[in-house]
Formats: sequence, structure tokens, C-alpha cells
Amino acid sequence: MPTEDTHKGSKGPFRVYSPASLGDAIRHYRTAAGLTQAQLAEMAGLQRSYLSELESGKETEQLKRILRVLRQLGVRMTLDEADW
Amino acid sequence: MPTEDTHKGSKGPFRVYSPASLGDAIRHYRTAAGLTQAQLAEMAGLQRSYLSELESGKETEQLKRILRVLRQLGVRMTLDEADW
DNA sequence: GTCTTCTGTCGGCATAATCCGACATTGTAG
DNA sequence: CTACAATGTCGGATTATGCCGACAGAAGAC
Repeated sequence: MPTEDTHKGSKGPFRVYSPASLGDAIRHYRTAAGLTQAQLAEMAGLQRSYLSELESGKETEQLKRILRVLRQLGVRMTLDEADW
Repeated sequence: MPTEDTHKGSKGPFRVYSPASLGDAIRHYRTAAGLTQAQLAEMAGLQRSYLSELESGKETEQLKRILRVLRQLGVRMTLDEADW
């Protein structure tokens, strides 16, 4: 992947309201970090194919359940850079 | 639970870094909304016993996987009131 | 004290999620 | 064009999960 990005991407924050939006955010931060799916998958200890599906917004029951709870409570989930 | 809370609780935001912290946040917002587990479970379409375990911070693989990915990316997850 | 409501927790079962490997597709560089 | 890297996607086997029902404990009202 030759896309050389020397700029610390400071996009976001990302609002998470669905599996798809979570996937979008993860992909954004992964590419901003200059990582491939294979690299991140290994770092996080999971299968690359699973990460691919996660970024694609694959709908899973557990995630949808949690998001339903939060929606009913009027709570919003946000992802942003920790920026240590 | 007769704790009548007419006040719109404005605590938070909550940082989510583990299943336990997610549970804490959910419990906080649920009680702030004056809801019982049974009520919220019905609203969200899930079992009350599951919601109880969720609030107790039961560790599930999927949630831990997602949190691992975010940690590796240096991304933080935050919950706060939508405050429509 | 009793009655009631809310919550924690357990086991068994149906099914949903993940791993693993493989192959197809896409994009980029040369 | 070829070659390579990254990603999408698909079965099948294994594992994890949530539902369901039930019971027990805690806390409050009376």
C-alpha cells in the first residue's frame, strides 16, 4: 500500500450508531495509522477475514443489542483519537 | 424501586475501555432514566438476565475483540447523553 | 414482622459468531 | 501488460453467546 500518509489524521470524532458506522470508523483510524488489515488483525489477535467483515459493517447480534440499549437510553457512542 | 428521580442526570461522559466500564455506564444511564432492568430489557428487546450480566460487566469475546482493536489504534470510546 | 419489587445468578439448549483456509477481486507500480 | 499487495468473500468446523425459566437475596413500604 503505497499511500504514504505522513500526516497525523485528525478526522473525527465518529459517532457510532450502527455496525456499519463502527466499521467505517475502524477503517478510518486503521488507514490513518498506515496499517493493513493483516497487521492490525495480528496486533489485536484476530483473523484478518473477521476484521475485513467488521470494517464492512457486518451486523452481529451482540453489537446490535448493545446499540439498541444505548439508543433507548438516549446515549450516544463516540470514537475519537486518544491523542496521548 | 421507589427512588423517584425527576432530575435529568447529567453525569458523564463515560470512557469505555472494558466490558466492566460499559456496564457501569449503562447502569448509570438506566437508573438516571428511572428505569428498571425489566423495563429497559423490554424496550430494547432482550432478556432481563442478560441486561443484568451486561451491567455487571460480563466479559464477552466480541466486545473484547472490538475494544482490543480500538486500543491498538489509539482510539477511545466515549458514551454521553445525546441530550436531544 | 410480611409483602413486594428489583436484581444477581445458575443450567440447558438453540443459534449466532469466529476461526481458518482458500480463492476471487481490486488496485498500484513497474 | 505482469507481478505483487491488499482486501472481499465464501464454506465448514469449533466455540461463544443469549434466551428462557427459575430461584434467592437485598432493600423498601407498610
